[in-house]
Amino acid sequence: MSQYRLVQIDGVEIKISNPDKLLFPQANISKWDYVLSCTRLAPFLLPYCKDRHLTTIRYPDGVNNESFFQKNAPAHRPEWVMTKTEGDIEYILLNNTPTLIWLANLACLEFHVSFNVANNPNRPSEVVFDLDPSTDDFSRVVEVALYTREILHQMDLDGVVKTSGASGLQVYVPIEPEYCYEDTRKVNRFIAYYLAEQYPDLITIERRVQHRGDKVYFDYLQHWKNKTLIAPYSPRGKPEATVSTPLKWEELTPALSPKQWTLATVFQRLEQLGDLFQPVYRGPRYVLEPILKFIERHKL
DNA sequence: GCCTGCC
DNA sequence: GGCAGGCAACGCGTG
DNA sequence: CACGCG
Ligand SMILES: [Mn+2]
Ligand SMILES: [Mn+2]
Repeated sequence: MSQYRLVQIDGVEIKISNPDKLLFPQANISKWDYVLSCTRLAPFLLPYCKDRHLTTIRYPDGVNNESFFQKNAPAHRPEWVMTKTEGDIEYILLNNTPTLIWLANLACLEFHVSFNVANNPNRPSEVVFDLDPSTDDFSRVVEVALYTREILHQMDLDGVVKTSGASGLQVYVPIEPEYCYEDTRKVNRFIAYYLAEQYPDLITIERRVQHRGDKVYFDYLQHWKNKTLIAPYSPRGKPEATVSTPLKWEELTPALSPKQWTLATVFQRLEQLGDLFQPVYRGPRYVLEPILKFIERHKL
């Protein structure tokens, strides 16, 4: 006696199996709750994901049970799911709400996307700084994000900061999508080395986890072709149902908690503040020639 | 979660 | 009819 | 070249 509900969205019908199954037992969120949450998240989550390669993480039996990554679009999928083949992978494009709801029914709880859009390979649309704490002291990564913004300001750049929904923060600097990853790597590496040198007790660029101590890892290696990062407004497969949430810079205080924004709390925030990621779509897109020339001149 | 192949 | 298996697996930086 | 990492 398989139980299901049908949902109509944007002119298509999607079957939701086992709507009462608890995907987030600790947060008391059922699959049906999750589907409803995804429809509300869609206006915020979809814009960044549009036309980017998707890697999703599925938890068919909820966050406390086994999960697996999925990149390839399953063979038996609705005809309205858009895909893009690169190499031997046919990527799903998370381009519309029905696709999101279809994925929600498959228990996709995390949506990770590429740094470049599919039809502009090798040309990232932002420089992204991935800040990974080594401890649960969130105030340290908050501090690093603020220092990162300081140096961005010194170069007449600015960015948007978001929680990862796990333990870290990420800073997005929109750029003209005409620079290769080798060039954005130079910028990311330069800032990483500079900040690690300036704040040696706080920041490390050490690749070996064992050698990082309690320092924040400035992960300048994450921003690269075929790598992904959790999308803004993506939920996470965590017991608390955290959401990767864009923030106002003024919110970066030592009191900020990484678990503050969840499927239970984020919607009130979105109604009050709207989409804080908007500057990445509508704001200035920076050019990198000045900083690239500076790095070149100083042989860094 | 769902499909496929195999017993 | 029922069960097991697949669903990403590699590129890259550093020692 | 062999790893550790994400
Ligand atoms: Mn991270
Ligand atoms: Mn990282």
